[in-house]
Amino acid sequence: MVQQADAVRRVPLSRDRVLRAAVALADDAGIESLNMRRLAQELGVVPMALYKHVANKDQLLDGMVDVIVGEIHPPVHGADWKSAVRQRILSARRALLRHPWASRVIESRVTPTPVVLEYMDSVIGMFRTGGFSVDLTHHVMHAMGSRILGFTQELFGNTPSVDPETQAVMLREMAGKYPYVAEIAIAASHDEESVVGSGCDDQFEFELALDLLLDGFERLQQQGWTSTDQARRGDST
Amino acid sequence: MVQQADAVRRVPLSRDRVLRAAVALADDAGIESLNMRRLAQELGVVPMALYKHVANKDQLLDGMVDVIVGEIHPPVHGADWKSAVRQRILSARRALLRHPWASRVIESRVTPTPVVLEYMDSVIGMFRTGGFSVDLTHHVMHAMGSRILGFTQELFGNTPSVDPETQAVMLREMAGKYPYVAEIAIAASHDEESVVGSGCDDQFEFELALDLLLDGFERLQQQGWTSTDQARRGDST
DNA sequence: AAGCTAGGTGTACGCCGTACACTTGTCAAG
DNA sequence: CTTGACAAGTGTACGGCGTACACCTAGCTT
Repeated sequence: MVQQADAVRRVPLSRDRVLRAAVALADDAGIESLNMRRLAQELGVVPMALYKHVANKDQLLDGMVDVIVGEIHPPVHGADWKSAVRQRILSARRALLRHPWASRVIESRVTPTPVVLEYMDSVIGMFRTGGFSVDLTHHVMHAMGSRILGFTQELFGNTPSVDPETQAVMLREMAGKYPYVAEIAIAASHDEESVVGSGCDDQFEFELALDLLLDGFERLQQQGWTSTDQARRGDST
Repeated sequence: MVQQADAVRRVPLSRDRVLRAAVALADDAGIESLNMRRLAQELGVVPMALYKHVANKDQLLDGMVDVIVGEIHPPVHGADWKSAVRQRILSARRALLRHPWASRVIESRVTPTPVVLEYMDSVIGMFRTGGFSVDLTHHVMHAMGSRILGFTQELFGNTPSVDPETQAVMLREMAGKYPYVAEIAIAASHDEESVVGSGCDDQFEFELALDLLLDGFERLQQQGWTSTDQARRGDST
């Protein structure tokens, strides 16, 4: 009887259930209240039970990020690159707004998960199929940076102490799953030898984005832009 | 004798010495190794001694940010707004590059310190004296966001549960020290009532910055831009 | 000489992530 | 029907963290 009651009440744990509970807890109580003990309690389970489904707290956070990235709408078809990118990014933003803790967590992750990589690949693909060169797309992605995408920030940045051979193997492997990401990674590493390792000249990227914005500001100022010029798109799909 | 030796070896602690030691420790051992015990040990002192000079760890981090912001070069005079802003921001970036932990810490702070506010005010002032309207400057600052300045992100964003009266008093007080910041804050709060509280339409700001960048990318793509087009400014003042 | 005070000390508490050894529930093979 | 292997959940415990709080002490003021 007791066993039956237990059997009824106890939905078995699973990685998925743990992640969803963690997201819900972070949404409700704030990310600072998310700890293994509290999460376990929320699931009616002892803290250490969680470790049968996630390796540690970092992997838990990675999984939570994947849940949020999974909420981003898939790309729309049949639109020009610009509005397709725009819609996708605004969808990503909506996902982040729904979970205010998410951007901070995303920024704190050290390596992108496959889910994140797939999202990246798809956004890069929009530029590529929209007629952008690999080179330009590469720098565009840097210019977007974490601000617009919600994350990314140094994707190929620092993978130090990996011999070129293994790196090449990993790259080839990646090319199957994330062709657009790989394309850019290859271009970047072939790019120039002045930069050590996985060559992205971070300073160059920074200045490019800065100058793009400054030029844009100048244009706005010269044409007497005011914020009431344009109807503020309220819902903006 | 012992007392003398002690007196000789023991440079008395001070808030400043604590902050410098903390910055040095974060530089050397990484921000994740910075904790009160370790920092105290580095200063040859017992952990609790630190609390006579900083209220808690959060204030310690605030102080460390102030040290870093203090490293940013003062504004140059006699240059057009664009290159003045550019130089200032690149100087801020250099400071952040010198202390890789700093951007993460800055982003984690909840309220800007006076030192940070002063930096903000001075950058805003560059746009204003460069002929930018309050309105445009406001949105420009949002567009820059944390990516370019290294921080800022929601300066007037969320000060909930403060009655308008106190808010007005605080604003007037601020206007003395940070006139440009106040100017924008006032404009923003008068702006529209559709937005509750301290009205910055975050969605509008986000889309403005996004569209500025997308338009810039489009222009680059149409004119066949490649990254080798321009000499990469290596040292860049 | 008396006593106040700023600065440094020592102990202790509660919260955190998680290692490790254990029990238990489930199901396949004998 | 028994057995035993394996996956899932438990319990205890440890070390690291921030910091409250009571204490000591050197040096200055009166």
